[in-house]
Amino acid sequence: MNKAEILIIDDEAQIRKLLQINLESNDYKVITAASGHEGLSLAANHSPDLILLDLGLPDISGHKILQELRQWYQKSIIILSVMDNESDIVQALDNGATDYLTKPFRTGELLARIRAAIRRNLDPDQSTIKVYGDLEVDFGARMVKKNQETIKLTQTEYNLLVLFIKNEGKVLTHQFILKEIWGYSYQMETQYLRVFVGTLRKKIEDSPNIPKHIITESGIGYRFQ
Amino acid sequence: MNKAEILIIDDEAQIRKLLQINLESNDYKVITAASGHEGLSLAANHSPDLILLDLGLPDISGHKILQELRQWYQKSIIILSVMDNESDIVQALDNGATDYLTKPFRTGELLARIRAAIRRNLDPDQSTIKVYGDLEVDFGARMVKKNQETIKLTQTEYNLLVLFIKNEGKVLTHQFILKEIWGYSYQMETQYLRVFVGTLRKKIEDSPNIPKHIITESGIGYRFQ
DNA sequence: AAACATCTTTATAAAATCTTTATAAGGCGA
DNA sequence: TCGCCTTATAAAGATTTTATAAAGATGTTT
Repeated sequence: MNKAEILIIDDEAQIRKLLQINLESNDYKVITAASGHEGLSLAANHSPDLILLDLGLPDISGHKILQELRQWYQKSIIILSVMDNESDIVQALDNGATDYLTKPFRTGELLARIRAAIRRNLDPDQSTIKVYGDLEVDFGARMVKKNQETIKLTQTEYNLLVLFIKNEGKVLTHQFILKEIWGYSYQMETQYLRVFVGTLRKKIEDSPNIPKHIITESGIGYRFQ
Repeated sequence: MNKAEILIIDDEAQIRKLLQINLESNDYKVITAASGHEGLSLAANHSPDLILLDLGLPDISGHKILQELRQWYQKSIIILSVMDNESDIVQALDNGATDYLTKPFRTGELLARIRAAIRRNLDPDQSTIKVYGDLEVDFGARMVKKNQETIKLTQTEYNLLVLFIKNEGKVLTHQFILKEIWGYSYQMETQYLRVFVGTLRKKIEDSPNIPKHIITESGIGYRFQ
């Protein structure tokens, strides 16, 4: 089995070095970034198995980076944060962070959490293919086909579709969907959702105005079937 | 299984005796009270599975007793009332009575209602799916099926159905339903309720004009079964 | 910088739902 | 049977919710 690759995004050289040594001696492959921009770029190019993200970066706020990453990055992101910053942590978790650690942290705990987070990556969902009539979704390859033809979905559209599929048959409220896809603070932005459901329908439905898959539950939300 | 214990609170010795004989021959354990005070005391000491309460007691008004009991007593209370006292019945139901019977009553009906009321006791129900013959309600998914087919309910219709199910077998007054679904200030809008019961029946009943589930209790309200 | 893709807002049309009114139908006692 | 009261049903009007297009904003790629 290949080594798992971990990306560290932290501006303090000392911590980067410490983490790198520890992780490499535990048989992980490590790449490091000293700034938010560099981190985003490395993440995009390497698509690592896990990202360790420091919230207090000089160039871009850690929250912003997290949001950017979560537009397309499905795997685990562990947040590193200074002690005493509970609201930061809550916000980060709401934005899709997998876990968090407060500095200073013990190495053993870090390693345990990393193992758990990487294990979670291999979720069965991620490697299966699901078929709904004319629709076929390959989670592993992040590909969607309709009538055998590959269709192109943007990140948000794909995330939305995955959320629907994970909750097949269930009525999802607007607020729940918004919270899951855009994060806690977007719960009121129902119009976003309408727009994206619209574009998604155009791509996956035969007749977007008579949808078979994404059903509107007026006053409540949507249901996938 | 243990015998269910029933407390009868009624000042007429004749009725007490009649009820006691009937109930005991149907395998219930019976205790009786001839006055309101005695009834409250016995209820507190025995915590019976069901209480039959006559509204016309000499020492304390039946309504007062009902209120006292409902401060701590969670199980079923069936009201016994003389005919021709509709407003009494409505008031009692609004105060938390489970059901009512007008005197004189037929024994078969009494026994049926007692069975239903005791069944309700053991049904605080946490399960997410409920089935009533051809009707199936999945609270988790917020979905209703009739003969295996998903049917679409509007918010208000669904809320109404959930309220009925939560109070299965119990007569709900118009005012109670209106207060629960539309809020306190809508208690007079009985016509709303008629319209929505109408649409709900059309969706969940086989023959909306001969309803099996939502039963009209004329002058009082509705009952779900 | 220009071209492109995507996300976010705004505007407006269309659909669904709720509320209100009108009228029919049923039950019950006089 | 008639009149009265309650309930049921239909349908018009009002309001809310949803769908869709399109313009503006942002960021990325070439």
